[in-house]
Formats: sequence, structure tokens, C-alpha cells
Amino acid sequence: MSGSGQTTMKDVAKAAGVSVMTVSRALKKNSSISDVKRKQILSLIQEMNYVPDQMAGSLSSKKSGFVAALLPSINNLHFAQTVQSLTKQLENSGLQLLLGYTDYSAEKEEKIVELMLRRRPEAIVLTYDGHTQRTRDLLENASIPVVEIWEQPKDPIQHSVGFSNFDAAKKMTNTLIDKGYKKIAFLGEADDFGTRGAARRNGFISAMEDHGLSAERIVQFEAPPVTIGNGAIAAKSLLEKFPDVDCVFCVSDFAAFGVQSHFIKVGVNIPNDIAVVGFGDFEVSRYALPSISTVKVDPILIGHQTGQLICNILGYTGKKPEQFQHLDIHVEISLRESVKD
Amino acid sequence: MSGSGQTTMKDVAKAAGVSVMTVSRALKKNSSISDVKRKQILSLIQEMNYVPDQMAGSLSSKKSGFVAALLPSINNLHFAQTVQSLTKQLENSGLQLLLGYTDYSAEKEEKIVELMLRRRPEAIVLTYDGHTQRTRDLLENASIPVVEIWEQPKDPIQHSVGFSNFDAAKKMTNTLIDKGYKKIAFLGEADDFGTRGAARRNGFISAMEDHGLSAERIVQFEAPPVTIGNGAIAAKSLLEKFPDVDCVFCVSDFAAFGVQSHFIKVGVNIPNDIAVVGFGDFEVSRYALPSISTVKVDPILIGHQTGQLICNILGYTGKKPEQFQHLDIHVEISLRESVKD
DNA sequence: CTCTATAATGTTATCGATAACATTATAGAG
DNA sequence: CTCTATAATGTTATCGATAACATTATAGAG
Repeated sequence: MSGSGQTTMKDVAKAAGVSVMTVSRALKKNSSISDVKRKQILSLIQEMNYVPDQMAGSLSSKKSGFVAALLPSINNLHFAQTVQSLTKQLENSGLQLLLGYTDYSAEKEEKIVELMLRRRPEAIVLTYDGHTQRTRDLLENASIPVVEIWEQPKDPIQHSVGFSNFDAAKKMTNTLIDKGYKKIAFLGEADDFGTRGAARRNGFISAMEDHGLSAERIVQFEAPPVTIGNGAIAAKSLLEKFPDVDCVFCVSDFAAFGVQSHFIKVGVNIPNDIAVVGFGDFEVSRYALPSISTVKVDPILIGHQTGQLICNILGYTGKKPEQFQHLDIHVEISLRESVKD
Repeated sequence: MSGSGQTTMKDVAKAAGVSVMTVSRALKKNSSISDVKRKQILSLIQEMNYVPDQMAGSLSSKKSGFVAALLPSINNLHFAQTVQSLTKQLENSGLQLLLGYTDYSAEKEEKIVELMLRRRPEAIVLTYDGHTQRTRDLLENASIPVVEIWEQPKDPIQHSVGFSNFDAAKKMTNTLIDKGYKKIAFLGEADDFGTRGAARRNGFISAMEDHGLSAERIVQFEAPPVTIGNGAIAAKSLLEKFPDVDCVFCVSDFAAFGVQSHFIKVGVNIPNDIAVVGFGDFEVSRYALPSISTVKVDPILIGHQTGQLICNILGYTGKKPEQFQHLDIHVEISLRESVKD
């Protein structure tokens, strides 16, 4: 090392008896350098434990190698799966994911977008839950590709990969109405303005009103995210407020699992007394007893498609799209034991 | 913007009629600049949607503002919680988390450590599951603080925040033996050499052998991570191989939930026929019916302590520790309905 | 053996900020 | 009103890499 600090490319160059540029070329694929020299330099690099400083490289090449992704919370298996498959797609093109958590708040999102932009990401992924105007301004000024995921926004910034939570919840509600349920309750989060949870509730309300049914059976508990525990507590107040309920549509499978747990404990038979329905197709609902009916979504597919889209946009694949893409992710209604046949 | 590219500090300086250094000072706390000018410049920055380039700043100041954290998988609520609390602690000191996933493999860890070091993190957090020699060399060469979390390693690199999975599993096994169980099976992952899962299995074996009991009832299914589904499948083969089992100790609550689900379906009574025990205290085990006995760990505390330790080490708090710290995280045995009184 | 196209390597300028030192403005002491 | 300490601002060098251009080495044509 030169002096006291970290090993730099200069140190490697000196040790190899070449210029720094030759070392730089040895590390870069498809660059003009002889095989012999490349091998020599690479083994020297290995030996010296030299690790290039990507900050410096990025500053010069104007490519950070970062893609930023903002999620409401990582504390949610779905988002975690999306992140994992997105990461995998991006690392094929040598891109690294910079993760941020918005805590389901558009104001926090704005702050984090700004923090992220300081790292000059080559693209940014947002989980749509509403944005502030300044968020939009910052993103426009950054002039990088923006992909909104999970929800298909009405007024997309650029690209999107997701589905309509409103439509999905409406479809499930219609299915339940077809099955003969009339006094369906919706159990969702409080303070969910502009979020996907609210879109689901609105889909429920719309379906009920379309059929001339009352959409007044709504319980809103804690702010997002939903936990099993919250579901269990909400189940109790639901039974007190609306004792005539015949089906509970929960904003997420976790809430549904909590509801079932409470119902079974207090002797409510599922599905004969009350049916229970979730959203998301988390593994727990498949193995719950009774198994929980749900809206199947595919978080891994969302991550996969998003990653591919970004690689395409950034021109790593030669399939650069001409226009903004809106990839619709198919969702499916899955009826299980928790709903009567 | 100067020319066509992004807005730079130079553009702001020109617009404000000051030198770039004054703009730089306006953005930095406790720097020598008049209040009037700072306010002017900051509002100008806001107006121009200028976002500083932290790459350039870091290169010059030799502080990346990054802390790297490697986890086996983000697809695990515990790790997600650790990440979330760690993130929160670090952002108090203006540090950003760079996340990587090792897929429970020491070789992948090595690659990701190298990728991370390119970003010149100020500290690095590893989830101990064994390391390669080169990983150790790279870390030593990087000369940054290293914190290993979750497991308390025998041969720590530097600092650690965690507990002994061996001891925790042994303690649980001893408790089960005290309760009168003799034919206890351990249900864990395959290909788990050097991982926390293996440490748990070894703790189980040690406890059984200490009491002169057979530790042969071991089922190893898929490679990590454990899923509910894997647990359900393993439960089936467990019953075939060891029909006389009186208690199943699972490497994780998820496996335990899957085991219970299968047992209940095939008419095995829990806990009267067979007891079921998990590890981790995930929310699902509290609301499962019967509720699942488990080893309680506190992922949020691990993240919190790790974050604080790093801030202390990096000197953001004035409490710089003299020596390598080894913070022991207390774990607790929690017996619930899935084990006989 | 010479010439030329191309491969291999080197030199210089640069990315956008901050550190360190230099200079100028300002406030308070006397 | 002058002097001096300090606050406020500016100038220059620098972080560690890569891009763009310049030069040198090499291989194949004739």
C-alpha cells in the first residue's frame, strides 16, 4: 500500500510494472489487453487483496452500478421475495440494489428518494402507495428510469409492474357474493390513505354496492403493516360490532390467520358460521387449518419482471423498450376450506 | 444545469454567486458559514432540485456513509426485523445500509463481501454461518470494524452480537427431557455445515447424550431456509422412520407449524401423542392452535445493539470501545400448548 | 525486409465533491 | 478610530478510478 491507506490501483500498477490504465483494463471485460498481462495482473490483484474503489470508478464512468428500491417495509415476506428475485435479476447485469423503507408514508418516501438520489442510482423502483409532488419533481430532475411496482397506479410516473388491488379485491368480493355471502365485512388498516390496503377496501365497497349490498361492515385497526396479532384483536371487535357477519375479507393473509385463530378459540366455526378470506397467498394460509381462501399474487414474478425491465431499459440486453411499459401481473382467486362450497 | 447533465454544486454556486466551497458548507452542519447565506443557498438548492453527489463527496472525504450487512436471506422475518432496527439505528448517524444475501453459503458470502468492499463501507455486519479464509483476509485488509451477529462465533473476527445457538438448543432439549420426553426427534435442514441450524442440532445431540438418551432421531430435509411446506413434508417421513417419537424439536417455528399442520391432518394429537417445539418465536407460533413452544429470541434487539455498537465504534457517539465487544443476547425457553404440562 | 493495420499500452484530462490552507470581512476591546 | 481575534469566504490540491486520445508493439501482406 502506498503510505498508510488502502491498496489502490496505483499500488497494483507499480507492483506489476504497468500503468494504472492497464490494471483498469485487466479488470474490465472486453478491453484491449493481452491475455498474458491480464492473468498476471489478476493474480497479483488476488494476492494483494486489492479491491477496486467503485466510488472512484463510478464518478469517472458516470455509472453507479446501483438501482434503488423503496419498499413500505422489508418486514413482509412478499416484499422480501420481490427484493430477492429483483436482486437476482439485477446482479446478472452487475447492478447492486440499494434498499430503503418508507414505513408506508409518502413523506418518508420523499426523504428516502432524496437520500437514494445522492448515490446516483441508474434506476429507481417504488412500491406505489402515493407520492408527494416533490418526490415526483426530484425523480423527474434525476432523469432516470422509474418503475412503480405492486400496484398499477392510475397516474404512473413512468413504468409499472403490478396489478390493480382495487380490481383484485372486487373480483374476490364478487366471488364471495356469488357464493351466497351477503353480510361480508372488510377488515383493514387504519390511516391507509392512498395505499394498496385502501385500494382493496375500495374494491370491496364497489363490489358490494354494485350488488346492492351494505358495505358498512368495515373494521380498521392499527396502521400498516398488518400482523397476525392485530387480526386477532380486530376479530374480537368485529364480532362485537357486527355480530351478524357471515364472511370476513381481510386485507392480508396474516390478519386472516389471526382472525381464524380468535374465531376458533371462541367457538366460531369456519366456514359454517363465518367464512374467512385473506389476501396475498402467504404460505401460512395454505397450511392453516382450515386452509385460508385468498387472492394469489406472485411477488417473485413482480421482482423478476421488474429486474428484467430495468436491464432492458438500461440497455444491458439490447431490448430497449420504446415507450413506458406497464406490465400487468395476473392475480388469481383461490378458494380453500375457509369458505363454504 | 451546466450543459446537459445533472445539476452540480457548481451550478448552485454560480446561481448563488458564491464559491462551491460555500455551497458545500451550507450543506454541512457545524460549518463556518453565515446564517443568512446558508438559508439563501439551501432554499436555492431546494428550488433547483439539486441533490449532492455522494460518490464524489465520499471519495474526497474518505467516508462512504455505508455500512454493509450480509444476511443469509431477507426472506425471513427475523432477519428482516434485525435489518429494520439496524437501519433505524444507523440512520441516526447518517449511515446507509448496503444489504447482501449469502443464500446460506460461505462461498457466496465471500463474493458478496468483495462486492461490498468496493463500496468502501465504514463497517460490515456478517450473519455468522462460517466464513472462507479469503473472506477473513479481505476483511482484515479492509481494516474496518466487523460485527458478526445472531450466532456467537467460537473464533470471532472482531465484534459480535448474538447468542449461542448450541447452548439455546441444548437448554430447550434439557427442558424437554425434564418434562419426561425421551424419544425426541430433531428436524433440521440438510447441507447445513457450519450454520446456525447445525449448531442447534449439535446442541440437541449434546443434551440427549448428556442424559444417556438416543440422539438418532434426526430428520434432515431441504437445504436452508426452512419453509412451512418443508416442515409438513418432513413430518410425514419422520412418522415413517421413527414411529415411536414422543416429541419433535424443529430447527425453526415455520417447520414446527408445518409439522403441526400435517400431524393434525393425519390425526396425531398434539401434545398428547407427540409434542412439537420450534425455534425463534415467530408470531405464527403464538397464534397457532395449539400454540407452539419455542426458543424466544429478539431480532429487533440484535439489530438495535449492532447499530449502536457500530455507531460507537465509528466514533459517532463519543463512546468508542477500547476492545472487541461481544454482546450476549438473552434467549428464553417458552413452553406453550404444544408441550404437555 | 518493409509497410500497414491493428492490438497493446501509456498519458492526460476529468468526474464532483471536500480538506487544508489562504485571504478577506466583521465584531469587539481598548 | 485602530487593532486583533475570529468568523466568513475563497483557492488549490486531492480522493481513485475511467474516458479519450496518443503512442508503441506486433502480426500479417506483399
